[in-house]
Amino acid sequence: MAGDDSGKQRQAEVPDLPGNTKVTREDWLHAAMEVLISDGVQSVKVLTIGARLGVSRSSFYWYFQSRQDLLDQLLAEWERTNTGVMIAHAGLPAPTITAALNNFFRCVVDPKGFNHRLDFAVREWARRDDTVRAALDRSDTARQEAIAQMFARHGYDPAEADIRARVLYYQQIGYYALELSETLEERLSRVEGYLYCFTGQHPAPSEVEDFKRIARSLAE
Amino acid sequence: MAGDDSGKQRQAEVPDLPGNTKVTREDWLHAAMEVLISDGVQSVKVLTIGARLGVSRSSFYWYFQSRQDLLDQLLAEWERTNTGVMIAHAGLPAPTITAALNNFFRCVVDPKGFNHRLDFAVREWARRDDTVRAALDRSDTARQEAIAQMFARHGYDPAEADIRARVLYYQQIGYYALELSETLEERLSRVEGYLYCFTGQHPAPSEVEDFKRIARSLAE
DNA sequence: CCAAATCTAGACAGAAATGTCCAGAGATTG
DNA sequence: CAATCTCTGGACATTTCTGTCTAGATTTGG
Repeated sequence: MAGDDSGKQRQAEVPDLPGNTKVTREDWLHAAMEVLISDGVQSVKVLTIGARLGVSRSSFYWYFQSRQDLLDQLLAEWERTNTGVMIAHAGLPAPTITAALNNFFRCVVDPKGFNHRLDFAVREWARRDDTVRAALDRSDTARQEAIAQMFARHGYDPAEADIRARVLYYQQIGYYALELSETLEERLSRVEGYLYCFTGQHPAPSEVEDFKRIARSLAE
Repeated sequence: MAGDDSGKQRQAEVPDLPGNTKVTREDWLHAAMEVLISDGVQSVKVLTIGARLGVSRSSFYWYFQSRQDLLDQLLAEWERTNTGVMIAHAGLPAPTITAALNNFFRCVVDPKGFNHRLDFAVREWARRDDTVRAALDRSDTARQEAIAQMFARHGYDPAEADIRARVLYYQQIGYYALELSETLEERLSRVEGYLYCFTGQHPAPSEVEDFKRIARSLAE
């Protein structure tokens, strides 16, 4: 077969590994996370990832007890990052609800913020694994409550804050569920309308411009 | 092994099959659809479905050319039903936008209407298959446009109708993406708030009650 | 009642995974 | 420089699928 020495970039990048080491535990984790994101749990296979790293499966079983052991690590990593980022952004101080929404949107637009592809890989995984399902439910509740508190801080009564949090959070998740191939500018052209629907108030033109500027800079 | 004659209900239900027939092509399709919905494409396996039907794989290869042949049929079935139902409901005549939304919501609440679990099985599938991806994009666009026209018919200008259609459609998809274990009554308790957020207008109390009544009757 | 058409079972071959075992390669350390 | 510790390769055994082929079972039709 071809592809015998096609995946060994890693070794060249980090040549100062001790002993007979070719790849580290982190290399396995990192490669597995990439596969989880792009192809789903069912494609996270020791054989495949080993081939991608240019190393035999024995290496994997040195670092991990089993495939399940690896999957547990991936779930923990998702819980630590994705949910944390979103809750932090919902809690940022802001003078108006529109400014608060701008803060929130920053984490979903920023490629280094909320990773929506990972989030959907985990949602798919949850459909087949009760442990993952429970972790996901905890995260969804926590995220939604953080958003509801954001609305409440800006004068919405608790019931309306709850509804608006649901409309906003579900809508964001739905937006990514569709995996539209929209450009950033297409998306930004609708920002003013979205802000109006989400808050029930017309945003100040300067706030809309602020948001567009920040979004463009985050996308680099 | 156990489970040798555990999956033969079908034969008892329809004992008037011709020849040596134990299961029909429709049995295979139906069983495959159930697996697609509950476990995803990657679990649609000839071996597994055959075992569930209590029949050998040879039967499958009599009715279908290959596994891919079966998958093509499942996709066509999804396209025919799910998208059709939603567009039909968005187009129903109504005196007010709130009544129109009630019509729309009927198809997503009705267990015999829009099948959200199937929709997500197809979305997951689309991440790994370009043909499915293209079919899904067509459906998403068509559904969203049908909803935008619904808003436009009730006096919203085209730009706002487009935004409100996106907020509504993405939100519904997002709601199902979360797979909440909400009761119908919990969900209905928020209907008034949702209607206000989606339309920007406070719904008439009688319209809210109409909706709750219909939803409860659809759920049986 | 015999032949034909329709469907099914079981055997085979082969691909792709997981997990185990053991020999051995290569730095590191005494 | 030899022993040791860390990591890797390759061989095995096993499981779970797909797809093919052939013999045979069962009703239907002449």
